[in-house]
Order: sequence, then structure tokens, then C-alpha cells
Amino acid sequence: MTDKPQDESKLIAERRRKLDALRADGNAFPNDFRRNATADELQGTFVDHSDEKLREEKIQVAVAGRMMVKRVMGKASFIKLQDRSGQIQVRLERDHLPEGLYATFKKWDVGDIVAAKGSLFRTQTGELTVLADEVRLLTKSLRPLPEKFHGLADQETRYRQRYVDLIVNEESRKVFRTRSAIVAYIRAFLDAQDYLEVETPMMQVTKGGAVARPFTTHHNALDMSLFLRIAPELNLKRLVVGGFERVYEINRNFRNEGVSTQHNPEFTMLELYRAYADYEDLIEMLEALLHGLAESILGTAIVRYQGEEFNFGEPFARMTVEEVVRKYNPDIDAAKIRDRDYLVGVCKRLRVGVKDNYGPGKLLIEIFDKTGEHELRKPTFITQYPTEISPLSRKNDADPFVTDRFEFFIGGREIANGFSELNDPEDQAERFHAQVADAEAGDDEAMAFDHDYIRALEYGLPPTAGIGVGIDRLVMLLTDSPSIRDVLLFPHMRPEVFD
RNA sequence: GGGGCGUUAGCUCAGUGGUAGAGCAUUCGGCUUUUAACCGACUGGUCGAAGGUUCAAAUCCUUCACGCCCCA
Repeated sequence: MTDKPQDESKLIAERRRKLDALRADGNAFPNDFRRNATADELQGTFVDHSDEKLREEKIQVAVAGRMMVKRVMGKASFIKLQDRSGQIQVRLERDHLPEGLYATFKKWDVGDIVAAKGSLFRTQTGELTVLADEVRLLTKSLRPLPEKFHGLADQETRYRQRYVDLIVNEESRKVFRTRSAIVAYIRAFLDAQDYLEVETPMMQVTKGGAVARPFTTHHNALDMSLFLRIAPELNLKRLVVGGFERVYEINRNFRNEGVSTQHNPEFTMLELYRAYADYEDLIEMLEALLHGLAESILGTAIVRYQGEEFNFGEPFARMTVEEVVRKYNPDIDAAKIRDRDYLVGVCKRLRVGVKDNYGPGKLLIEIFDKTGEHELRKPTFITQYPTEISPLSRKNDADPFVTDRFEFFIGGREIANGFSELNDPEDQAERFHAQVADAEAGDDEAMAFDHDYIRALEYGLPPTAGIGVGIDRLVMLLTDSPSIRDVLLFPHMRPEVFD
């Protein structure tokens, strides 16, 4: 009744024969069992119950899960069932089960989904165990699990077949539970401050909100091109114009760039906007958020990441872009640090590519990226980003060469980017024109002119500050994960070849 | 895009030119308190793909695929 691929492993073929027998015997995939407790509920509830007390009370339980351990010792066996909460041991005795069931059970395999009903007791070593009155096979597993001791180590298989990784690697399950807890903490933190969570379009007609290359898609019925968003920024600020003075979105962005341990084509960002605030207010807020997160997730303000140690309990360091450039390039002439020709010379010495349309601000940031970024190990706010490369940021009142903007670095990586928003519609229009000029000069990362966004600003965006936080990188930090793929359930991979 | 490393049984891994290996898992037998259970027997491979060198290739060479790391 089953078509068997010729190259199918003998292990799978063996299990398929068992499934055939199950089908012949009735419903091989029943869905009428209901459990009354998870493993951890039982472990917690009866933690103080002795074996005698458990046997006295005859506590009836119904448990189910994946059979991860199977130890047959003649006429009795121990198995362990793994459910979403943990594992619970079950003891099966031939003479304590309905006639013939024990012999049937012996054919079941590690990996099968099994249910058991019975009463609780403790073994000689004190392990809480269900003495089974009844056991059932709920789902036959056709594929053998990886070896029990070493688990699944192969990176490629862990990423491609995450379900197997999650079955056998507790550390991997823990990473994704922590990820969920981090996002839940952030939501609670913001909700407590009266922020409104919103969702804005993933598919956009105009690319904007960040300097990056977009993915393009096509709407058939409308016969038009659409961009997958590179940022939600402009839409969120439209909402502030609309009177939602505190908004945030936690969602995916898409950037058509390289893949690395730090980059996935789609990644998750928290972006938030707050009216009547400036970038200094958001620096304070981010410090409070990160401190609270560390205490909540790790139970301490000390974050250990890949051999480095960061204290989230104290205010973070601050430097300006120019200070960083001068610190890591001590030979630079401070008097000429905004001189285009001089900076071109520095870039050439550093073997940084320079284009004709680069102004001093762009050149400065190229030098920063090349020489400074990786040195920013301890949590550090970098401020005063050049206006030239910050088309949506408010100019600094005293020094319009730079904006009231910061980026936040830990371990040499950008974690967040925030600024006082540019709410002058005429200045914003000029900045868009500059972006369009860059685009025409061949810069495929430049923004388009967003007429509707200018119109929104013309209605009046209150003085506002905003911030974007890379959630994946934050999760990496708090789970000590070396690669972004370790914190993405299904990281981007080239297609697998099935032959 | 460039460089380095990797791909051998279901899983974890040995194997540097001369008969393809181990542990776990599977299969069979034994065992009524195991904890990577234990004891005994057996089984399991187009060595990532294609081509080349050689009397002989998992091993050397070339190309390709996929993955990991570093750099741009």
C-alpha cells in the first residue's frame, strides 16, 4: 500500500512496515487522547511527595509526548516522554498492562508519540514516574532520531530541519523560548508606557526609511512593482502626525544584501516613535530597557557574550563619530576632519572605496565603519552622525554638519539606531532631493522622494524622537549565540537538492 | 565576490595511495527499578556529484553543489 523509494534507508523501511501493520489494525493516527498534565506540572506539583505518599494517594495521570528514551528489561520497561514542558518517566510492566499490550509496546520506536495513563510513584533513585495502566501509540515516527548522547551537531541539518534540532537539542529550544521572552518583555515595557503597537505595510510602493537595497516583487492584478519594506519608519511617523504620539512595531524588515553571521535577508526590528522627546530621552529609555531585559532574562545585569562581559546595570559609554575616528586614527589632522579632499586621502590610505558623489560626511562614516566600529566592544552610544548620511534626522542646532542621532554598539556590532526626527517639511524635501541625486548617480541604496510623506509633515509632525532596535542581534547577545542563524527558527539557506 | 575548512552508515566520528572502520541506533536473543541501562549475536556504505592521474583513489588533481568561518 505504500510506495517505497528504492534508496530509502532500511531503518525507515522497517518503521514503515510497522506503520503498515498499524493501519491494518485500525486507525493508525488517532486523535482522541487527552492528557491531564504536562511533565513539568507533575514534577512541580509533587516535588515534595515521597514514594509512599504517592502510592497512598494513587494519583491518576494522563500524559503524552515523544518517546525519547526506551529501556526494555525483560518483562518491565522504562520510557521517557518529552512534551512541551520537559520529560516524565513512565514504567511499563507486562503483568500490569492489558493482555498483549506489552508485547505490542516492544515494537514501538524511540521518536514515536506515545500516551500513558497510570498512577505516580518514585523509583529507587527518587525519579517521579508514572506506573502505566494503559499506553497507546498516537503517532508513528518513520524517521530515526539522531544519536541520544551527542544529539544533532551538524549545523546544516540543524538549520534546515529545525524540527529535528528542537526535538533533540534542549539548548536550541531554550534559545527560542528566550527569544519569545525577550519580545514579551519589550512589549510589556512599552505597553506600560502607553505605547500603541501597530502594524504597517510590508509591501510598499516607495522605498524609504533606511538606506538599503530592497527586494522587489510584482502585483499581478494591479500590474505594478512593489518593494518589500526595508524599514517601517515613514509610516510610523505618519501615525505620529495622526496623533498616535507613542507607537511601536515589532516586525520584519527585508534587505537585499549579503548573508553572514550578522545578517539575514529578513530580520526583526523594534521601531518606536515618541512625540515630545529627543534622542537623549531615547538613549535613557534604551538603557532602562536593556538593564531591565538583562535582569529579567538572565537574572543579572552582567551579560556574557562569546567570552566578553558587559554590564547593563551602569550607564553606557558615549562618544561622537568624530571622537571615534580620531581615537582609532590618531594620525588624522583634527582640523581637517570635515575637509573632503583630506578625507579622500585618508580613505585611499585605508583602501576604502570612494565615489565622486561622496561628501565629507559619507567619507567620515566610511572611515568610522572601517576603523572604529569593530573596536566598540563595550556598550557605547555613538552620537553626532553626519547630516549627509542621515536623511531623516534632525540637524543639530549648534552644528548642522551633524544630526541629533545616535547608534548603539555592543561587541563591535550595531544594535540600535535612533534620532530626533526631522519634522521640518522643507528641510526634509531638500534631503529627499539629495537622495534622489545620489540615486541618479548610481547609488542603489538611496531613498526615493516620498511626496506623501512630505505632505504628512506639512500637516505638522510634533517634535519627536524614534529608535530602531535589531531584535535578532539583541537575542544573540542575551543567548550568547555566535550566529544570527542560531536565533532564527528558519534562517535563510540555499535550496536543498532532493534527488 | 575572494580566501580557509568541511561533506565517510540513520546520528556522532576515525580512516593521507593497497580488502570501508568504531560507538550509539536498527534487527534477533536474554533481563521486573533503568538513568548515555546492561549482556550476547547480527545487520547496515554509489566515502557530496562529475571528470582526471594511477596497476590501484575515501585518500592526489580539476570542476561543481551545499555548509561553516574570515575578509570585501
